[in-house]
Amino acid sequence: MSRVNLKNGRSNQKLRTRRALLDAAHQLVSEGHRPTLATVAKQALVSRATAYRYFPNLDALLLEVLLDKKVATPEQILESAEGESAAERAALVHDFLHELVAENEQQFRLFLKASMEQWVDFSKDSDTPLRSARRIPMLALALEPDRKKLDDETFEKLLYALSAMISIEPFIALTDVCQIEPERGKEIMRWAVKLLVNAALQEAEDSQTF
Amino acid sequence: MSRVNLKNGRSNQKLRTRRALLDAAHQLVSEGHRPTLATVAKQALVSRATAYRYFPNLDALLLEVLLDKKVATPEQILESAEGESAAERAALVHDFLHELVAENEQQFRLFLKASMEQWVDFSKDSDTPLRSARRIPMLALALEPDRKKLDDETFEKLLYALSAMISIEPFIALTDVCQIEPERGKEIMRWAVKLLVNAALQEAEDSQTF
DNA sequence: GACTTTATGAGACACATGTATAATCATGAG
DNA sequence: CTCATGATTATACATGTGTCTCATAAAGTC
Repeated sequence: MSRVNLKNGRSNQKLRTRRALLDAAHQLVSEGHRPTLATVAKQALVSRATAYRYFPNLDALLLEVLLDKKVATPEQILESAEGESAAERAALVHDFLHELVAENEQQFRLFLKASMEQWVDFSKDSDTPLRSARRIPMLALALEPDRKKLDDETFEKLLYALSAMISIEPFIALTDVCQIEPERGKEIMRWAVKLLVNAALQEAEDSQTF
Repeated sequence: MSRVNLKNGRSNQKLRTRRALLDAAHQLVSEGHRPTLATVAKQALVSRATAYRYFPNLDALLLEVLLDKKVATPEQILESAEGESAAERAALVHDFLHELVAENEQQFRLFLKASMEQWVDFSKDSDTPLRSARRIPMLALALEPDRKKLDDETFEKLLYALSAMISIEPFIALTDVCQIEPERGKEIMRWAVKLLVNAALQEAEDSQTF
């Protein structure tokens, strides 16, 4: 046990060890397999015991590989969509996340799997928040141009509905259940996202003309 | 090895063994934990070796617990929605599946987890289809009343988009990512489903008036 | 250089999964 | 009832996970 503290002395050595583990894991995962912890440790030229000193378990390590990649901020993603409609901007967020998922499908599946595990077996240490909600601020920013046209209740419903129509979960549904190619899935959900945003705006408009 | 054949002689004994395993697993799972195969076998008064003769692995057993429940046919779900609109009928399918998921959340999560595992580690025996697409025929039947108003392309997109907005995947997204209560999630996705169906119909109508 | 600190390695341990085999025991046919 | 079939058990095995302990070696301090 006795986890390592990255901040205290000898931090370079520790950062190097951590990096070696993440790099080794990244390489093995990107080869398509799910490596064992022993394999990762061996590839990183580190002992198994040490690997467990840096990550509480294998899933956490594999998870960290995904989170390790830095993701663009909502502002960066939407900076080129200045004058676009809310629908198109939401569709752009969808495109961005769809591509991110498609390019890192293995890791996202591991991520989702780990997420399921935590709930099912809640005897494990639940100190990790696990699922952050990066898509929500992205979508909120995308809808900003037409924010005032929507009452709070409709805005919230739209925001959350879009959250469920974007990123890994719909990707899985379309790929595994519907057996659709990722490209086609992207096309379909882009269409649905735009349609829903516009329909919500239309609905709001209609209800105001009393 | 040498899996058991339920159909040949001595079928009662075999069906009883199978039932005992499923019942034991069901009870343990519904207590909230993820049981080990040894635990299930013990509870079922069956040896571990026998359990492996009935199910290729633990996940398959746990999965079978969920699939074991008989689900109503699409016709049964929609029989009371004879004169309703396609949007309302789609919303009813959503309601049905949402409740099914909410009432069996643990099993559905195990299901999704197993589904992830298979993809990640494709060295495992992939003879099991795993994810059947029960939601698609349900939705297709729901849209039937207005089927003729949609061209094939729009119908397919709508069908698949709805498939991604229904059942376990959006449930997970709303619960884990958005941190919403299941009841609120149901309300939100019902709203989105209806809105999307109506918007698709509207779109088709508009494009026909040339 | 000597000393303390501590990251690391080597290895044992308990437990779970999944496979394989020989010994039993129950079922159903004659 | 007798007996062959085959379902079941007990058991050993190989492998993976995660924990723990102790020895070692490298870093930083005096």
